[in-house]
Amino acid sequence: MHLTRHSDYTMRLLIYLAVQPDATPTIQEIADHYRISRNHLMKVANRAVQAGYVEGMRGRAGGLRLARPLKQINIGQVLRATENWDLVECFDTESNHCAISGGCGLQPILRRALEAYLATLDRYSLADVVARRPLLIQLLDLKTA
Amino acid sequence: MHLTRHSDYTMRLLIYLAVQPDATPTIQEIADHYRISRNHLMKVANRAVQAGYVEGMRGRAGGLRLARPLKQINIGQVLRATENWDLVECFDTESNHCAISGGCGLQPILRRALEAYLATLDRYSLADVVARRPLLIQLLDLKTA
DNA sequence: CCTAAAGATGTATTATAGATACATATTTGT
DNA sequence: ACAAATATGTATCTATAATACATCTTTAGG
Repeated sequence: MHLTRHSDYTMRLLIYLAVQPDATPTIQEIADHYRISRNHLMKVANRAVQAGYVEGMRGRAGGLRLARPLKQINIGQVLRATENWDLVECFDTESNHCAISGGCGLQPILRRALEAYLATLDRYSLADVVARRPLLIQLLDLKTA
Repeated sequence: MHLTRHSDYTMRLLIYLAVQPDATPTIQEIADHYRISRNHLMKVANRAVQAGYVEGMRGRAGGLRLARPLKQINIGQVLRATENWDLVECFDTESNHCAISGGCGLQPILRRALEAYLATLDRYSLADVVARRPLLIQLLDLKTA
């Protein structure tokens, strides 16, 4: 059980933008700092823009910045949007061939556990994630303006 | 984010044994009823035996049966043993190359969420999973002795 | 005590999903 | 109009889960 790198990169993107709220870095710059694929990060960024967390500015001096205050970006909401939460095959109603799915008592239990998981994430915002901002700036090798 | 089929099969095995406590079915028989691979189920069964949930009886009239009462088989404990719980790459201390893992505020949040997830599973036993025993027997096409 | 039935173990192959790379189109500001 | 940046689509690579196969071990019954 693990989160996809898609979710991972989404969080890294948000963290990068959060620690320097006045900058408008490009996707290229962010990918360089994390040493990850620009193309992959691009797709992640697009979804973040469409989801309304990030604002993308095109053209010459374009770049990205957060579309809302840190405290209004909820971790639970973000990960809900980037992950597939079909914990087991039988959660996916289309491709379910388990013989006992009709009477299986495991499904509601897993659902409740997942709710508890997401409810925990819901209690945190991006502000909590970047609480150690000075250290993050240092680790990312950013110049403070 | 999803559980491996390994966990899925482990639960199916336990359910099969739970609904007919007086029978000692073989791995072959169980695999047939679920229409899943005998070899795969075999490994799952071995782990379940080693973990002390299932008792395996060898020889001519061998088979499997639960090693403990239903209520003493905890779902959280079972899944803890069958799953890899490294939610993200940076949880795995050996292969962690994320630049900001030292100051990242996401890690403790994910850990807390995972704890909430497992704590929920800990509240249920195999007895809860097979609460609808008559229906399960019917779905599995089992003859009641 | 020998053998057949069943479990146990290890290795190899296949399938799938995720990650990455590459190519190209589109938008936008100067 | 052009350059800088975003956006999209396709193809390839790779890691891991799933499966298959082969072989060894244990055990009950004759």
